[in-house]
Formats: sequence, structure tokens, C-alpha cells
Amino acid sequence: MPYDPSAFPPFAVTVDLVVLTVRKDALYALVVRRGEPPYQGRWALPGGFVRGDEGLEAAAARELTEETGLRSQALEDQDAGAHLEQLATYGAPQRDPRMRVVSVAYLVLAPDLPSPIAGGDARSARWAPTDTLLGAGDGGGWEAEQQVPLAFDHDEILRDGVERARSKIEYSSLATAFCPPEFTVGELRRVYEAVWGVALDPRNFHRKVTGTPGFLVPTGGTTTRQGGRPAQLFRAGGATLLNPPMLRPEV
Amino acid sequence: MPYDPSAFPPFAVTVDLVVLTVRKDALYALVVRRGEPPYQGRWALPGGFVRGDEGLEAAAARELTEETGLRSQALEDQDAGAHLEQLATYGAPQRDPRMRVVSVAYLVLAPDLPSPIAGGDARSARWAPTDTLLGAGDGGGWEAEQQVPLAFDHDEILRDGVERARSKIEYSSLATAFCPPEFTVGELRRVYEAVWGVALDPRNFHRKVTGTPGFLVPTGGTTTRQGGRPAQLFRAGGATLLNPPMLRPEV
DNA sequence: ACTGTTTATCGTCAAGGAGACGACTATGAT
DNA sequence: ATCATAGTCGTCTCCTTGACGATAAACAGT
Repeated sequence: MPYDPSAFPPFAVTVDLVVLTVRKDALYALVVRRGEPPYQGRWALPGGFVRGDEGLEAAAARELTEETGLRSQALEDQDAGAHLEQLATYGAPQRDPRMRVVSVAYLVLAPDLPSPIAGGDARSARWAPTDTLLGAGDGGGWEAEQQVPLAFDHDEILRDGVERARSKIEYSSLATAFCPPEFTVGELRRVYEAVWGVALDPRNFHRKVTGTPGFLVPTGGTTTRQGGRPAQLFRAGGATLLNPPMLRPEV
Repeated sequence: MPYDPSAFPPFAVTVDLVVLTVRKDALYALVVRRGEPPYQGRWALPGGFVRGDEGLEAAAARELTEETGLRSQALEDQDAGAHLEQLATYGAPQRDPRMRVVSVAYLVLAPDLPSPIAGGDARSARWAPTDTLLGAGDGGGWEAEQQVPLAFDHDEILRDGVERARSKIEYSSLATAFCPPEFTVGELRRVYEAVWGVALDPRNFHRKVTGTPGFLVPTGGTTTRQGGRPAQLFRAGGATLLNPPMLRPEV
């Protein structure tokens, strides 16, 4: 071992957040505008330094609350709590031109927030459709509204976060994290449709989710907030894994 | 933001490896004996510091080669290459008593190695069954051979790595990473049985894997190295995702 | 050479899940 | 009253899976 561990090089460690929500039948991500170099004026994922005495998930939860006012479900109880999980860690040597930074990315799935952003230092934060951010409109160029890549390697992180969300709602009950505490089968279906970008048969979807034990528990109430015939309201059940999983239609 | 980013606290960043292989119909992990405090004399996962100009995956691949002589498939070609992927990052404030260390764990799936350990500074490395390491023999106590927990939080990391392997072979073709370049259906089945710890029906398994397009490609050869009737040899096909997935039998 | 053992491979059958889609229900809007 | 919208229940067919019988091709021992 020709390397001296006592002379380990110092790193800065940050957390970056991929905060996703579903609104207007599309998947949106939270981005903030950078006020200083590098990438000044560009959009970036929210995030910040991990403090010296702070765990990684605690740092992510703190940043989440600072930026959105949301609390993560891990620490608080369910009430409007968002799902928070570690996504991956990014540490290419030159990803930040100022210094060596390793960033631990976290994925947050949140219900559509009443107030756009309720947080503290979120003066220049906004929700943006992930399609637009990632330039997935057509094969090559960016969307009509001039779209520049996110700062740093945040495009890659966002892509990974979206991909994680897409695959995870297949085999877990996580889609309910995008819904308010009480929701209808139709609202849950629109979550799947927005995240996957496909249309699902309402009848088969209804049969599937109501037939999976532990996925949904009826609250007894109904609502007509989506129009049409009143729909039963449900809460998320105790089950976290869906077996058998929801099947994502072929491309 | 009452926190001064310019005064970010310095972290040490390491990589730790969960190297798994299947031998003797069981899942084994690579562990090394620590030669110095803390946890002197205890078994630990192999790993080391990330160098100042080195990417995270590059550091993991370097440690892997140093410890086992294996090369990761990401960098080299297939030949005896092992699968390497990022697992998760662990950064509890007190996980290393000496200083603040954030460790990026990587998962390696390797075929059974001819030579136990071929690496460099691996004087005190060995393969150990994951069951024994994690004390999963009975409900509470440790195995007969006195078994102490791994150093640091490596028990948790190993548990997460095993869990990742167990779930990932369900929906991906990763089980082939445990096999030599050419293998039989029966050998692949024994991988699944060892990783999941269950018995699978040979006939249904054969139908499933040979019926999934792109999973296996016949090489034309046969072998009797497992005894019995000669079995067809296969290589891993191009498919990485299994759709529909392999179903893990209920508990 | 024959027999038993082991592993591989093919085939059959019934049960259950999923896609396609018809039909009916209960609201609000015009 | 009529229409549009959403929700809910059923039916039918196809495919996958689990259980398991049967055959094939090697080796070991007698």
C-alpha cells in the first residue's frame, strides 16, 4: 500500500436534493437559481454543505425544510410528510471547479404543495417540469423555452432521480408519497401516468390497486374534487412492497 | 442561510467494498483483518481512502484490484470481469472514532475465484459466508464459531449489499456476474438458490431463463462438470433487465 | 453389461394475473 | 333534461407460473 492514509486529502461533502412532485399531470422538480459563481444565474438542484456534526440524512432533511418547508417522513410523522431516501453519491474530481466536492444526492417525493415554495432562503426557487429540464422534448435540441443545462452535474443527478422514481413506483407503494394524505384511485392513477408518461386503463388500474392487500385503506369518505361521480377516498396502507408489482406498459 | 459555506468542515472520504461471490452453494463476502486500531484484529470490509485526483468508482476499482486482483467490468472488458456498482454512502458523525469519515460503499459481484485471494496487500483476507458474518443462523445469538460483528458500521453495509444483490437478481441479469464466462442453466440456478437461500424447481427455472429473450445465448458447447447428463453451455446475453422478472418464492 | 444415481431437458395441466373492453353509476355543467 | 366527466363492476381471453410426470445422458459400482 504505497499510499499514506494519515495524509488523506480533505474533501468537502454536500447534499443535493432531487425534490419531485406531480402537478398538472406532469412530473416537476424543484430547482433554485444560483446567485454566485460558478454557474452564476444557472438553475441547480437545492443543496448545501454537510455540517461537521451532522449525519447525511439529517443534512438532507435540514436542507429540505430550509428550501421548501417540508418535513421528511423519516423524522416526523406522516402529516404532509415527504418521502426521503438516499439516491447516489457523485464525486468526479472536477465536478466543482473550486475544490474537491463529494455530493450525496437524496431523492424526495412530495405531494403537490399548496404554496409554491414556503421555505426560507428560497427566493429564487421554482418548480420546473422534468421533461423541460432534461430536454426530453425531441431527440436532440432543447425545448422552445430556451433551456440550458443545470449547474454542475445536476442534470445527471436529476436524471438518476427521475429514473429511480420511475422504477420504484413499480414495486413499492411510493406513488402515494406524491398524493395528499387522502386521495382517490384516480388521483393515484394520474400520478403513475405522470411519472411514467403513459396512459393507463382506469378499470384495470382500479382493480389492481384495490385488490393489492395493504396498499390502500378506505377512509369512508368520498370526494368530487376531480369532477364526475364521487370517488372513494383512501389512505396509504401499511404495505411498502407491491407483490406482484405494477406493470409499466412497454415503450 | 446562517451557515458559512467558505468554512466548510473537512471530511475524509473512503470507499468500502462489499465483494460477493457464490461458492459451495452459499453466498460469501470478502473480509480483511484490521491490523491497527480502531477495531484492531476485527474483520472488516476491504476499502481505503479516495485519492485527491481520483473518481469514486475509480477508487473502488483500484481497491478491488489491490485486494483481489479482479478487474471491474466497467473499465475492462468482460473477461473474468466483476460487476461493480455503487451501493450507498455512510456518513454518521461518529462512525469512525478518529475523524469524520464519509464512506461510499460499492457492491462487487464476482465469480468464484480459482485462487482464494490473488491481490497485493491482502495478507489477511478471506472469504466468509455472509450468513455467518451476519449471524443469521438463528433468531438471536451468534454462530458456533465465535463470531463478532465487523468493524465500524460494516455489518450494516454488508447487510445492505446482500439485500441489494438479492433484489437485483430478480429483475436484472446480474446473477450471471457470479458465473464464469460460460455456464450451465443448473449453475445459474444454484446461484439464485445460494443468494436467495431457497430451492427452485429445476424444470420451471430452465423454462424461465431459456425463454427470456436476450438473457442467455448458447455457445454450442456442453459440459459435465456438475455430473449427470451433459448440460448446454451459455454466455450472458445482451439483456440487462428481465421482463417479466424472476420471482423469488414467498418466505 | 446392468443398475442405481445424478443432472438436464421437455411436456402437461390447472390456477391466477393482466390487457382489452362493455356496461352502468353518480355527480356537475349547459 | 341532456351531456360530459369520472368512477366502479364484470367478462373474456391470453400468458405466466407452480406443481409435477417423464425421458435423456452421463458416471459409479457391482
